[in-house]
This record gives sequence, C-alpha cells and structure tokens, in this order.
Amino acid sequence: MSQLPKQPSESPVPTSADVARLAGVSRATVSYVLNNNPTMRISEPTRRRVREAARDLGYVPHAAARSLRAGHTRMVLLPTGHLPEGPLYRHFLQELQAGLRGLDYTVVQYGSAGLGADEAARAWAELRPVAVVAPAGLALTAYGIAVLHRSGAKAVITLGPHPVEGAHGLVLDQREVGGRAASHLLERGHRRIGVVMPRERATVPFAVPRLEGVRRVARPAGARIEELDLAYDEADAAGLAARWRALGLDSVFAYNDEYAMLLMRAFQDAGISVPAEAAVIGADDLMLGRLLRPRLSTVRMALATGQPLAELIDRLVQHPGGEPEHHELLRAVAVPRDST
Amino acid sequence: MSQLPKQPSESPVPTSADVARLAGVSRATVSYVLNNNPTMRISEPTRRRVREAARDLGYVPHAAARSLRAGHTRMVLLPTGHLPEGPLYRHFLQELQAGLRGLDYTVVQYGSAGLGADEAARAWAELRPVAVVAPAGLALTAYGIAVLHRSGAKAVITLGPHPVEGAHGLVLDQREVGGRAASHLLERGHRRIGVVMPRERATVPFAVPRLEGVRRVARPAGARIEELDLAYDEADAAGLAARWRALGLDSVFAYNDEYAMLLMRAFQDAGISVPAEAAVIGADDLMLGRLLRPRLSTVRMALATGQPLAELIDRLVQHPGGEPEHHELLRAVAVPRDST
DNA sequence: TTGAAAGCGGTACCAT
DNA sequence: ATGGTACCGCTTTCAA
Repeated sequence: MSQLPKQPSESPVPTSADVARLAGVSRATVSYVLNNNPTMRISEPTRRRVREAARDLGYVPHAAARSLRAGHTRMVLLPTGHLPEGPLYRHFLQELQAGLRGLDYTVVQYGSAGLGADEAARAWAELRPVAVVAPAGLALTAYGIAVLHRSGAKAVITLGPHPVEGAHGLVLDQREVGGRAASHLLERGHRRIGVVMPRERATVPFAVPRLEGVRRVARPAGARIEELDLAYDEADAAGLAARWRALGLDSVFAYNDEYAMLLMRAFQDAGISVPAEAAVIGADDLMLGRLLRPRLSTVRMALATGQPLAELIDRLVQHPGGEPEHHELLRAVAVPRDST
Repeated sequence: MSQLPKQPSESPVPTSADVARLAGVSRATVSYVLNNNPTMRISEPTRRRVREAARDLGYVPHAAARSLRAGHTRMVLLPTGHLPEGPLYRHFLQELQAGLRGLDYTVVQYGSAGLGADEAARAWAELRPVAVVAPAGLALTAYGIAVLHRSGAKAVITLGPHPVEGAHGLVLDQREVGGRAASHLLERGHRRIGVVMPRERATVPFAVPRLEGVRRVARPAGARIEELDLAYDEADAAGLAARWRALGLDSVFAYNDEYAMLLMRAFQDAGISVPAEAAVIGADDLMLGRLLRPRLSTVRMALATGQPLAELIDRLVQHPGGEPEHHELLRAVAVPRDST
C-alpha cells in the first residue's frame, strides 16, 4: 500500500472531483454512491470503482461544504467554560453525547471561557449548530438566545441549577440537595444548622441554591440557619473549628464530601466530637466518606440517564417553536451514616 | 397556520447579501467592512451603514462558508473519549484552550467515545482541522495520521504517556511518577515493594507506565516488586489487607491518593500499622492526603503551562513537515509525609 | 444509469 | 471608493 504523505505541506486535499476522475464517472455519481442515495440506481461495478477510488485517494468528504449545500448542520454545540467537574456530571455528559451520536448528531464542545455573553453567543452562532446546550455559568442572555435562533438553531437549551427565560431547560435543581441534607439533620433532632459556603468562586452556582434548599426546609421547622464561609484549606477549617463552640450550632451541612472531610478533620483536631457536638453531612457520596471515622453521612445524587435526554433534544429539534420545556434531572437522597 | 409571535421556525437566516441589500451596497463591500480589510478603503458613512444593517439583522457570518472559500480553517480539534479527569489535567486543558484562542484558533472538543480508530480519524478529518491534539486512549494509528494529513491537518499531536510513531507528541511520562515513588521508598529503606494495579480499565494507560517506572528504579537497587490487583471498593481492599502479611512486603505504591486512602483504611481496620508494617505512598497530592492520619506521603505532579504549548502548536502549524517533536510535560516530585 | 449545471455563503481579484 | 463575479466542495434537480 502506498501511504505516507511525504509532502504533507503541499499535497492537495482530494475532493470528490478527484474521486470522480479516478473512477471515470461524474461528481454526481460519486455523491450518489458514497451517500448510498437510494433514489438513484447505480450499477454495482460503478459503485465498486467509486469506492475503490475514494479509498485509494484517502478521500474524506468536506463537512463544511456539505452543510453549506444542505442549508443546515446536525451539530449539537456544548459550550464549556471550565470543564465539568465530578464523575457524576462527566458520566452524564458522556451518555448524552453517545445518545446524540446514536441519533446521528455531531456533538462538539466549544471552549468559551473568558468570552463575554454576546461575544460567545455570536461565536457559537457562526458554527450554525442545530442545537445548543449551554451549561450553567456560561452567559446566555435574551440577546444570545435570539442570535442563536436567528442563525438557525432549532433548540436552545440550558443545563444548570435553574432555567433561563426563553430557552428550554435541563434543570439540576441543587435546592433538592440542600433540602435532603436539612431534612436529615432535622430528623436527627438538630435545630441549629450551619451551612458551609465555599469561598471558591466556581462553587457559587451550586452553593447558593443548596443553601436556599436548606432554608426552605428548615424555616417551617423553626430551625436556625447560619452561613459559614470556608476556604478549601486546612488553616481556614481550623479557624472555623476554633470558633465552633461560640457559634452555638449543633450541626453543619458542609456543601459536599470534600469540605465535610476537611471540616471533620478540623473538628477532631480541635477536640470537638462528631457527631455529638457537631453533626456533619456532606454531599456527593464519594468513596472517601465511607473510609472516614466516623463514616460520613452524605447526600447521594443521581442524574437522569443521557439517552432519553438525547431523544428529547432530537424532538425539540424536529418540532421547534413550542413553549419552553423544563425537565428536572437531579435526584437526591440522604445517606445516613455515623457522622450525624 | 398557527403563527407564534416569535415565528422562529421560518425566519430565514440573514446572509451577507441581506446586509448588502439593506445597506444599499454590494456583498463585496459588506465583506470588506465587516472584516476590516485594510487593502480596501471604504468611506466612513458606508462603513456605518453596513455595520448598522448587520446589527439590525442580527447578522452572523457563516463559518463553514468562510472556511470553504478560504481553503483552510483555524480549528484545533481536541478529541475526547472519556472526558478528562483530575483538576490538574483539567486546568492544563483550560490553559491550552485559552492560549490557542489567544492565537486566534477555534478550539473544539469532539466526543469520540465508542468510535473505532479509523472511523474516528475520518470523522475528525471531515471537519478539516488545522491541528489535532489526540489524548491517550484514543486510537491514533498510522492510517489515521495519514488521513488527517491528507485532509489538510498541518499538525497531528498526541497527548499521553508515550508518543505515537509519525506524530508529534506532548508526553506525560507516567514512569516518572512511579520512579519518584520507588526512589522515596528505597530511601526510607524499603526493599519489598507492592505496586497497586487498579482493576478499573480506564487507569491502565497510567498504571502500566507507573509500574514500569517503579521497576526501572527498583531493579538496580535489588528491590523486589510485586503487582497487587485492587478494585476501588472496600471489600477488595479488605481482602488485600488480609493477605498482606503473607505477601511479605514492607511497602506499597498505591497508584494514587485515592487507592492509597482506601488501602490505608483497610490496613488500619485489619490492625496493620502504617508505616511500620506497611509504608504507603500515593500520587496526586490531593488535599485529602493531608487530612489522613498518618498524613499520606504522595507524589506531586505538575504539568507544563498551556500557553507555551499553544505557541508550540502554532509553530508546528505554521512550519509543518519537520521531524516529529516530543515534549515532556510532566514533572513529578515525592512529598514525604507520615505514611512512609 | 449517468452527467451537466445551479447554487449554498462568503472572499478576493479585477474593473469601473 | 465600490461593484461584478468567479470560485471553494458538495448535493440535487433536470436532461439525456
């Protein structure tokens, strides 16, 4: 087999015209054969000649030219600011991508960190995606939504803690997480609950609704809620542990398992007993929670499977123009262990 | 016909011809103005009319049409099988993307999980990227590399534990990690070293070279190396702890901090003292290692900053055809704490 | 059964 | 200072 493009700098990229020439047919025939167009009946010998020519030349069709002619793409754009964190979310995206590819969409993640809201929307629109799934934290304004629709996007979908006006929404309602944690603490008799608010900016879209979820559950029960700022380092945790008794709290929802572990260690080093003096509950159900002593109570989360959501997106693309739909993806359940 | 107020379903996408018509100029002029083409001198009133028309129509240029005409793209393709794990790698990719965007490249991640090697390469080639950065675990065969080059890619770059023949390589040599761990254990007098090999498939591309790194350092020192299969669950860890004394080892490199923590807990539950009976070292320098008792020794890794690598890629694109270059990105250093 | 040709949305050369 | 127009690669009528 003659391979190896020794002149990668100046070997021309083969086009369907090259294939046609080599096979001794017209470009139209090449297109019919390679796309298995059933409306045209092409003889078997011709088909073979075309396929062989394509293979010999290493021909790959030009996606831009194709979609330009077609007047539309099958690209689903998934803008990413900071890449997603956590195995749960990663797995979900994985499934969603696989599902969409199974429906013959091309899934493309487009790094948009550092772009302004409208700037980003225009950059996305240049690619003429048929659908956009924009995660939380990426700006999606009314203007941006309009630009995307005008550029031919059939479905504009947000993916995050709460839906955005004018777009469809895949909702991961973090309030549910806080709510489950609070319910669990209330059941165990705690009424003076601290809620860790990480100082790290990236957590804000999650931390704020989790706090709101705690409040929503705790208020009717007459519990006291106290916000506790905490950076993810040992010194800050030690500081909080030192202030703990003065705070007059009996329990804490630590935002997630990692902050919970940090805090629990600080409590133990400060001689504050868990759960007697401070009940601690995290979230995420990480393996490490089971390895701690006492074993960490947590809120386990599960996301909807990606496959049905791929079908949902497909439906929104095929029947655009309906009212914005919102779908809740997140399920949360408290996992009681020994730290509460 | 039920026309919705927004009528998003049938509003035609505005083109440069629409802008030209509205502004009362030709399409050429529109192009000159919107691209700030300096070779053409366009009067200020005309410029303003064009810009206003574009804004009023919500005009966004069509990237596919542009690159079709230009004959090339400025797209850097970053195929992803499973999305990247770990804050280190995430941060690195983030930087790389930002750097490339600063050099006016469009960075696109293309989900390729579940595609065969050649299938994937053809799918990438359809997009006519100017460069491809393929992470480890994604098939990149000689055929695939050839296809990409023939489709116009100026630089094909692998990103992983070892370079691939015929492509440039950004190398994250995991052997260094194992080597540092082994050196540290040897320095502390250990000569019978277990090496955890996670049963989870996704870790293989990392675990195997790490083991090799351990061997390379330990062999000249006459140390004994034993592979220890371990799944990431408590039961399996307990089993390994139960066998520990029979194994006759004095120390273990636990693949990373998470497996190290799992194993350390199992040792402690089985009454095996760390580090006296079993020295444990992990890797990744996660915060949680500092929270354990004894504090976990680890191997800290650092990746090269993304900005210079973006410039490297830019150079490879602008001067293609050179010999494949390999650049080592990973730096590793042992962090001694109390578990060894 | 196959081929000729129009046209998708931009850009850039050549006239005017 | 602007406009006319050929062309990038591909698909898809319409004719032959």
